Amino acid sequence: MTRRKRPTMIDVAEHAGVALRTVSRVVNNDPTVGTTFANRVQAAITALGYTPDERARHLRGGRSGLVGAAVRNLSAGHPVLGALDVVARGHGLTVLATATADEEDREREVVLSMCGRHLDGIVLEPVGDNHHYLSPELDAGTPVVAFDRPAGGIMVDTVVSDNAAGIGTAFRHLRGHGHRRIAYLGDEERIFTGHERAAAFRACMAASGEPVTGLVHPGVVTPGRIAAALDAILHGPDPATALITGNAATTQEVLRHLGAAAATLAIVGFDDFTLADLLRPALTVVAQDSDTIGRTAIELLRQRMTDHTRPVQTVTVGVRLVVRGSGERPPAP
Amino acid sequence: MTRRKRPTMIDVAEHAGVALRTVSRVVNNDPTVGTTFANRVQAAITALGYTPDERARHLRGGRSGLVGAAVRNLSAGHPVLGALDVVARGHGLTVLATATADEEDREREVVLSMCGRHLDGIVLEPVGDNHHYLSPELDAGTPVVAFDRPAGGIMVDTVVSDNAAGIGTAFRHLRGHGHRRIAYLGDEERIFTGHERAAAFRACMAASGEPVTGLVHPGVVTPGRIAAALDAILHGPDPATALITGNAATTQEVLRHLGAAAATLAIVGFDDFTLADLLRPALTVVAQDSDTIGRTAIELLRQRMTDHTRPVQTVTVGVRLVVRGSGERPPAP
DNA sequence: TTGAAAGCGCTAACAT
DNA sequence: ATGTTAGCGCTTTCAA
Repeated sequence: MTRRKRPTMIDVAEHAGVALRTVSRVVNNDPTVGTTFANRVQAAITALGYTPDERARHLRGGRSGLVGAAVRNLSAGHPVLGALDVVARGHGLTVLATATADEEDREREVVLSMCGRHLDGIVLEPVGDNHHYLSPELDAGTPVVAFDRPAGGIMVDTVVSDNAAGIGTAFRHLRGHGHRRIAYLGDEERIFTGHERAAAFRACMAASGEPVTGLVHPGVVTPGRIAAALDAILHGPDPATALITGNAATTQEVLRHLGAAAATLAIVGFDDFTLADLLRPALTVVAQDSDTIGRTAIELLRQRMTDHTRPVQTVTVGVRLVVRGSGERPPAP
Repeated sequence: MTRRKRPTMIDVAEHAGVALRTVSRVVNNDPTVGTTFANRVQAAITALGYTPDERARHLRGGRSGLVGAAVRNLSAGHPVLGALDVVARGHGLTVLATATADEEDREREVVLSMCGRHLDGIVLEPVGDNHHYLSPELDAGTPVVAFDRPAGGIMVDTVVSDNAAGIGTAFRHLRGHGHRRIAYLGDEERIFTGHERAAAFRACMAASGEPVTGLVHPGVVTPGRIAAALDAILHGPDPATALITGNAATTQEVLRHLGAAAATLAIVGFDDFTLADLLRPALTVVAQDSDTIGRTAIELLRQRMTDHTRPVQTVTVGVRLVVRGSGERPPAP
């Protein structure tokens, strides 16, 4: 089969025996086109299998109806991305998602590529803390919203979870069940959420008058590091009786490593995940409100599309404790 | 802050005091540009914060380096999408993913939008069985690859899992552990994989000489339907002692509904999922090879980019049984 | 209501 | 090694 040249608007115009402008009108549903011509053009369009070139279409200006989403990962579940998509669709927008793979360079690359393609807006789950490369785009009026963590060095609308409140809730929950030696095991502190959660934990401990020595373990989420931290937490001179984990990956790795021993420790995880309810014991978690985060991000984006001069705002979305069993165990005697 | 007009190549050329063509050369890393001019242009680019307009850039032809992926869902985990992204990146391609929400109209809309934007290729997880709308694009040479299920009415390269072999393996595994009354609970048969798996199950039963009456339960994956099917399977006159579930969602819903009673039934699930190993008992599954599926899809796409005349091919990717405990239980006496 | 012509920002022949 | 000049496929003034 030989490759047929893609028909252009000119081909359609010739086929229909009308001017280029008329085809353009028909494609854009311009009501000022006579029925006769409109039909003739439509026939030509279907006959040739014409589809408009969206690149050229928007070269002159106008909305593309596309929103870019640069997120860390496409492989694991991403509830916020799902919410973004649903809400955006409700506004006639389509979300194009791409992965930053947690690499700053990659983020820059994909985000600039999106900007270059002149999407109507960009939702970003920022990696790193330097987003100066976006300044020219922001000046040019590209709407950008950051979520989960703030972007660095630029002023953009932002949606984050209330990490401190979440840690506080988890902490008080465990204290309420009699725990005094509570440990924290989470992400690296160079990551925004990792830092916020670890810092909030330290603040809780300080406020309750407990020493934190040997109880705060931020770091990379690798089996080795988690295993070492757990060993320090559980087999030290004054073992912890309860554990707060800083994200879903950490929680899962902890459970995997602990196996049956997980039943001897009270655990509250930050971040809910599918099947947390099917584990035994079922996992008590601090759940982020992904739907609200996604909806808010799209709302901020749309507001900025409408009004470039709006003051930049940061929205903090509440979290909630989901009690399922793992966090209600009293300290071992 | 007032909105600054986005600088164009012409602005850069004027600022640097060179011709437009020279700027174009610098942007495209053309080695035939003198160092002096190259530096002058680079300075102008950073000074103005210029970023090229990708739409115009590729209007003339050439690759955009973008691959569109239209998948059912962006919210749940999607290992194939992850694999697509990683492999594509290895070839200098960026994956833009968008959700079809399992709606045929939506699929058509997003796929045509991608075609209109002239991406280098499209990877599609087809919804429905009529994809004639893609014919003009295929004629025009847009590379398209379907995965997980075939596209309907068009000839495109396709990657699917070996569903029949997977069901066969699960079936023989359970038979090997002494089960005779084995039930199947899966997706609707109007869905390709739902049909393939149910049909393979029926074939296994027939080959082993067992009657299938009351044991095959395809249908929508809703809590109500699953509960009713389980009731029929477990509380009928001749209850099943083992169960094959047709996809991850069904498996999870079954476990959720059965609760502790899940421990009295041998279960093999089609599709692996995160945490299947952390459940008690851990879940024995037929795992699809997402990495190979993703890699093959990108390979087929790249081959077609190179040669439009290649004969269309369908690649069937093998599955493997992951033994974890839930499928090795003997039948209750 | 329809058409002719001028761009949109860029790349690619074709000079120089 | 650098500049000139046509377009790419479309939208958009501006005429008719």
